[in-house]
Amino acid sequence: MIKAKYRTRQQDLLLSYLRQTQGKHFTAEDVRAHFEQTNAAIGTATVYRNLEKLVSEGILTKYVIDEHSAACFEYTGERCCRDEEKHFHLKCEVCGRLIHLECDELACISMHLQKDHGFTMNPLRTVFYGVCAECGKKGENQ
Amino acid sequence: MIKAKYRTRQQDLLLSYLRQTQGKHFTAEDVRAHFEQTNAAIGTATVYRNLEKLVSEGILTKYVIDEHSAACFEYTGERCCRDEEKHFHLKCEVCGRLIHLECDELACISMHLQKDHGFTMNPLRTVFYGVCAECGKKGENQ
DNA sequence: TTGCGTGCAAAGGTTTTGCATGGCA
DNA sequence: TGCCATGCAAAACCTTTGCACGCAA
Repeated sequence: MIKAKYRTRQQDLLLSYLRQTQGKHFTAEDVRAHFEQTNAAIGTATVYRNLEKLVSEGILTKYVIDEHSAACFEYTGERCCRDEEKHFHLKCEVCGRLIHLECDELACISMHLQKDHGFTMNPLRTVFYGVCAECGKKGENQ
Repeated sequence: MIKAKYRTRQQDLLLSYLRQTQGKHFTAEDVRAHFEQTNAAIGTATVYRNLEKLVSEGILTKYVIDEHSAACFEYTGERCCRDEEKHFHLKCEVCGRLIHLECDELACISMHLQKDHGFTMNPLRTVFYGVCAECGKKGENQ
């Protein structure tokens, strides 16, 4: 989109694979490993370079969950604007799950931050940390 | 608190220094460098081990801002519970600043997440990404 | 033919780990 | 004295970079 002088086999493979992952998150290593299994392996550096490019084009979104694990990406390119505003991520500090959440009410947060604090929130990148429902229950029982 | 069989010079030095940082954030390297300047240097591994221990004891809070930079810590041990619930962090994606924010209204987020989604949010660790007021203005002018 | 994109290997930075030593109780 | 905590150096980990080659246009 921004600039892609040459279109390559790897770029096409990546994009068509990433489209299929819609709604799921993945790491650079996940992607690399996927193509290694196929007989169309893509080099590590190429995977990183292309993922980063797609992020800057707005096709992927990148999350940094915690520093002990690799960065997470998610295909968000073809999602419409309204959806973006109510799409959030919750990260459970106990079981480690990254939970997707669609919630209108949470969208008011961005409005509040904008109005009262002049801060334009990026819901795509923001991650709420805490304890998920399941782990919360387990904790009570113990 | 959890377990500290032996109390060492390094532990005391660290804790008394960290108490002074209240309200500011710092990296493991910041801490190590500080003591290197002093004539009471503390080994890198020891700094990391103790910071991690203090995090698990709830005295420090650890933020992962982005994967290209080191993890940030903040001394939050002696803050009272009410304050914790309305203390948030905003990270500007443009200028990179990490902004501290005390806001009652934002606290309702945790309640909403708890009630409607069973998710117990940890405000101390949650970071809102977006564009700060200043960078927002600059962006408009361009 | 031109020069961008790729792939390999090496480097980069942060954090962790193994192991011998030091020091608290 | 017993054994945890420390410190050094090396390793681990994810990611980026240098450079030569391949391939799109």
